Amino acid sequence: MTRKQRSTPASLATVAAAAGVSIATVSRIVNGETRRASAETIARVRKAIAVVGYQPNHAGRTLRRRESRLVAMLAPNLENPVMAAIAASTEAALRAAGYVMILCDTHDRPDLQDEYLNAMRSQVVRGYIMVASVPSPVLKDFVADGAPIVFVNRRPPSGRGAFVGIDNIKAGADAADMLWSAGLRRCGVLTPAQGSSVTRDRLKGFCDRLRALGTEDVYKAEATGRSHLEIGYEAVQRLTARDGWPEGLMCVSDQIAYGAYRFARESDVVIPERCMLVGIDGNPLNRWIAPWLRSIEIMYEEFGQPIVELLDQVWRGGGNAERIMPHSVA
Amino acid sequence: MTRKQRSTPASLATVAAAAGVSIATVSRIVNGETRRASAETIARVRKAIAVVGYQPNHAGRTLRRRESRLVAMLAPNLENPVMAAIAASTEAALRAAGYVMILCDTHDRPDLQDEYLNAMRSQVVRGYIMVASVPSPVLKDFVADGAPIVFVNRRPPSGRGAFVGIDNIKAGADAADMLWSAGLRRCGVLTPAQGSSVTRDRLKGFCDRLRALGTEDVYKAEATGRSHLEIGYEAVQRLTARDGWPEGLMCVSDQIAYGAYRFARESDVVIPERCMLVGIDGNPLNRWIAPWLRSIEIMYEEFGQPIVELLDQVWRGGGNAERIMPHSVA
DNA sequence: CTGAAAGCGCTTACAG
DNA sequence: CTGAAAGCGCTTACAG
Repeated sequence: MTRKQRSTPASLATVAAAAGVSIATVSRIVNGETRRASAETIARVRKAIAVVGYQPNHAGRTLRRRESRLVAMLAPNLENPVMAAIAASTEAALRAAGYVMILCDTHDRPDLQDEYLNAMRSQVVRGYIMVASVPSPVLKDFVADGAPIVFVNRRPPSGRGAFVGIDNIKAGADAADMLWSAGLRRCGVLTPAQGSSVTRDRLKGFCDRLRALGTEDVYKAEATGRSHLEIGYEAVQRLTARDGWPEGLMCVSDQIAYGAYRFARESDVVIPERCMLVGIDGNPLNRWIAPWLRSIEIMYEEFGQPIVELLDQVWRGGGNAERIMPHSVA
Repeated sequence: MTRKQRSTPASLATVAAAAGVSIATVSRIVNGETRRASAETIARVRKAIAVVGYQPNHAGRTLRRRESRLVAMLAPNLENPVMAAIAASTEAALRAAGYVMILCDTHDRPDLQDEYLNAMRSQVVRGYIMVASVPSPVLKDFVADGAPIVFVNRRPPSGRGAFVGIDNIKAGADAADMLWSAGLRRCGVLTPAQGSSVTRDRLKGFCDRLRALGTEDVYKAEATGRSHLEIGYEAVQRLTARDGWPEGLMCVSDQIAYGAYRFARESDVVIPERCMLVGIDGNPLNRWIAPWLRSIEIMYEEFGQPIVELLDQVWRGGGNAERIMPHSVA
């Protein structure tokens, strides 16, 4: 079991020499082509593989097969717990299917997203997972060229393409129901100013439902900021300065709710007694340190499996399927 | 600007044909070997590159150069905010240096860690970043073979190797000072049962300092659990059942503090009035939703830079440097 | 200043 | 049942 990684890793040639066969034979056995090969040869090759510590070199394999086992995930802001949960579950699912994940943090910037897309193409990645992508020129080209992409959370800019996400309109409506069924009538909603389709749908679902239930006015405020935390803080400040504190407040993400909570605390407004906060995401941390927050729970830990399934489907040529994941009221 | 990604990406040969030169010439220009080449040729090749939309194929380059631009990060539990922060900053630093990060979630398991190490070697990665690694057979082999590794947070099992982390003994001592200077004398500490060297150092620093200050007894409790959250919850339960609530409690991670907080809340014990909690990590979320927690703050967002610097140093042959990162009292 | 040629490690028809 | 040979895309001494 001698291995000399630093000097030169064992190649097919090394194994072939050790076993006294051709590299073609070793290659076949490494790849499970065992049906036509004598048991004796197979045993000898297997032994040689163990002795020299052979591991296939993926650069050679990729070059020859013209396809790698690499899959790129492009996501904005890895520090957001939502992204971390999606990344973790996808990584596990990819690994189980024999793939390796490259993680790229786009910071929600089209230019960085494009830089990464080009870099990933250079790496000959086999597929792309775009989490909350932004529209960008290279992405558009990739889609047009039929590159294997699965979109997560935000739908493809083009409208067509594989997609995994939740029913955001329904999530918004469910949040409205939570507030309404708690007897609260003066309600508001906090959103980012540069709202994506996700934000828009949640907002629409929320407002439509509240109106259907008989509310005349839904108080709205939005803000820009480096993070949803800051957006929540600023938006609630703006809203309360204008309309006073409502009885209930829907935040289109848990992070926005955290921001609103901080402002409430600094204003000596007691949450949830004075104002009930409802978020969307269902961060697992909530039950530990944010018991005051009710939230629409999304099982991001379970996104990995369907993402990989759709990717597989895309590879097979069926490019437009989608998986609408369930959400629940926590 | 025609591109036909799906059919066949442009290769050096494509460009060479378009420019009417040899692939060797194109290769040189792509790699910035411009000193010996006529301006006219360079311009023609550059134009051809743009026209056919050429991007170098890294499989070919890796095979030939026998080294890739891929760097593997192996970390336990990507959902832990500490890991997310380290991963995010490292990814950015690697990207800036022209590398691509592969992220592997080892779940703190030696067998998975080994599986990943082997898989990464197959990918011909250029370096390994082991965040909170566990001892394992393959890791041992890698170290023995002189593989380019940077260890983060937990020191290399062998003792030798590049390392980025904080002074955990001092962090523990600083936590002791926080409690002591707040006038608290009955103090305890919560740790995971299967403590790593990180835990041991923080514990030691804490206890030694408290004793030096004149405390007779430091109350200790540990617990096993799937996460630090659960460990905190169970450990504080155990400690208080045995010794009652202390005035101050050091938790060797913020997550453990969160767990302790939940138990306190369920027991109607008011934090921090009845018992002051001090954590270690300084999760940015604290100031938003856990203002009751004081913490030793570690700038994980700044680990990326020194990690990449050390990796570079390792590549150059200097394998034993270390960077002790600062921490502060928040 | 530029090109022909070898070779990195692998796979796969093809021939035997 | 097994091997010789071509070729994936790239780099780099070497020759001119």
